[in-house]
Amino acid sequence: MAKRGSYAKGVAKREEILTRALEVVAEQGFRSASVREIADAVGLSQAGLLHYFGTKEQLFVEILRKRDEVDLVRFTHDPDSPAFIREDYAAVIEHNSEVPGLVELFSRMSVEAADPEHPAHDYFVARGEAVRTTFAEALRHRQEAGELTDAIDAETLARIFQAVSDGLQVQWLLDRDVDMPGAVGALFDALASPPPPRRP
Amino acid sequence: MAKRGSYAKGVAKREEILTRALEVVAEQGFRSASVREIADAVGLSQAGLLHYFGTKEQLFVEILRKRDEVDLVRFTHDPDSPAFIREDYAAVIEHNSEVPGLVELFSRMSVEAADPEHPAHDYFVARGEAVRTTFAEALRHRQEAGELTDAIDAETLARIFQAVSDGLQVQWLLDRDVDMPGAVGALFDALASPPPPRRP
DNA sequence: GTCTATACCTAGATAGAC
DNA sequence: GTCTATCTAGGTATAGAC
Repeated sequence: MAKRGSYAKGVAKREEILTRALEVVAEQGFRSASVREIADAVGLSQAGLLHYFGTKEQLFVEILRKRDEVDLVRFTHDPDSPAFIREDYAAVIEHNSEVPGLVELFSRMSVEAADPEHPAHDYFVARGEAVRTTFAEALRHRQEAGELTDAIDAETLARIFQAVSDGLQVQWLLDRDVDMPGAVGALFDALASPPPPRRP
Repeated sequence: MAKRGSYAKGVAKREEILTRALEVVAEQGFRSASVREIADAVGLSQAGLLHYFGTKEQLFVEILRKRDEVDLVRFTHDPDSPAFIREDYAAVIEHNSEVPGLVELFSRMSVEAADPEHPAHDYFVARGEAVRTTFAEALRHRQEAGELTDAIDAETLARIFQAVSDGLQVQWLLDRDVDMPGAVGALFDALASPPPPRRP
């Protein structure tokens, strides 16, 4: 029997809102990032929307979480395959250029969340760690296979790749002609060889 | 004879305000980035400050310009020397970790300025181009000297280094333990060798 | 040139009807 | 659960006195 005040329904509605919000932000950007605009877009009043998410920041973090969730199943294949880091990563970056609003939301919030008191702070810290861990592992495999320089440790390299992709996003927001996948691919290639003998 | 309404004085005062604002933001951060806070800090009323700068955005762009100006004379040595890119760049990054407020201001505004209508848009576009041009030239010299891989062209590499430093700043804002100069140095080292022979 | 005071706006949060 | 209406806060910009 359904619970009193059945709140499975509330959860489902939340998910529905998030999915819709994700589409809207992706397509139309998020302009001034007001709750009201998201509310209009998902077909609710501002108060109606806040009923589900409490505060503005919580709403936006949830949108980013939902994005991660969707991207994860969409883009993650076998982390052990050689294609994982090179191709899947490129695919994510390529995909990002189709969702400028999400890139903007992400970039903006990641700076605002610098303050430890910010409601999104923990999200960004945890996400960063997760990303770097996954990356480092995949990179280490490539190093062990001799396909990637070991002149630099996998953890640092993971951090660098994270920085490159975040930094390129900012450049790209400023100028949509910036070729994000091209730049990342080029870096990857440049690092793809083992270090040379001291003197050939 | 001094001009009527002598405005050399106004310019001097502007400079004075900017210099002071730079110090204040560098040291104390810029919290919520309101005009009032800067005004308090430089010892003017909010209205008094806007008398000099017109709008909030203009004020903030001017602060960033002033920062560039100061850093330029402070950190730029001979662009032809081998130390230029490796050491001077590291010095700038090292210095940045002593001025968190400026890093935050810069990072935040660079995202907000994505909109072509934003008053700081042109500043960021021009600055990015200038940075990359300077970098690319220095990197090309290193390549020609055989000290840096030429598996990747200098322009792309310049873009990547820009992305790395912007991206690391965001990571560092989130977690002050991040070693920015260390990561950049490691990347530089990893790229420091020419590509190896096909099979040793 | 600088201040005080205030107008005005935007936006998030809340109360209460339905 | 959702809306309308309203409250409140905070911030920029401006008017006008000194």
